[in-house]
Amino acid sequence: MKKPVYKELVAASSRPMVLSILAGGETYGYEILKQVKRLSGGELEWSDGMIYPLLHRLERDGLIAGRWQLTDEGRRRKYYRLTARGKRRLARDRESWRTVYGALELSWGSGQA
Amino acid sequence: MKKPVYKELVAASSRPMVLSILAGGETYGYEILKQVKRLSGGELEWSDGMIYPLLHRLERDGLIAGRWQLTDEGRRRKYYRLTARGKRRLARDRESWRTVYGALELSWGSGQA
DNA sequence: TCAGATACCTTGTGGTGTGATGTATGTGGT
DNA sequence: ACCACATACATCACACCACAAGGTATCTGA
Repeated sequence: MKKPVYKELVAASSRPMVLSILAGGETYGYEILKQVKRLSGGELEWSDGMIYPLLHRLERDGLIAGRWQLTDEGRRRKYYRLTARGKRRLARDRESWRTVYGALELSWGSGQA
Repeated sequence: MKKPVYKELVAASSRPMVLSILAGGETYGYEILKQVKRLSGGELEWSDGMIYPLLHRLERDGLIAGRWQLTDEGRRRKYYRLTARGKRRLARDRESWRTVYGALELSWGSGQA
């Protein structure tokens, strides 16, 4: 990661990214951090100071639902799953992203016109 | 525009969008507003309450440079042009967008994997 | 005369990443 | 026994920024 992605872009992508990851199955905060890094080829590294407040907000808004679980080693984890409302929000976010990215590509003149 | 694009996404796209539009030639705030609407097929409608502070910030940071001009009708306009520093920032922003959008597409499982 | 478009500007409010800091457990090296 | 590191969660002060609302001013057309 040469130059870090600027924070407004991180902010804009965080919700759809988390919802999308949870659409693939139940998981927890620390694991999401690592999945984001994998999905971006190491370019994106979220701080833990953003993921936990984010998960709390998403749960508060009813987009995800969490449950506490204890691992065999005695470590506590909070597993989250996507709710029906979260699925709908994810679909809307994808549309927004396509709209904005499409407009940006047009303005870049990349390929078309 | 059925559902408006959420504000964090607008925030993340505003700088690269303006820099990109200015890469196509000198223009001014009010015209940029209309170009953004055109580029997005009417989906994106920026408020004037965001474009002017944004232009001031970009000028303050040396990414764009402005000059006042009077039209024939006696209306004042502030025309902006992209600086060398602005060109470099635009290139970096494009890379950031490709990284993040690529990661999102991967997480959506759209087409690939 | 008056509405609407053009063209710029500023202020208050709420949301959100960052960086720092804190708590706790398990593992591996020396 | 000690220390560093990864795991796994959490909170707080700070700075940044879109949005809504309000303001100034000119020109065109009904």
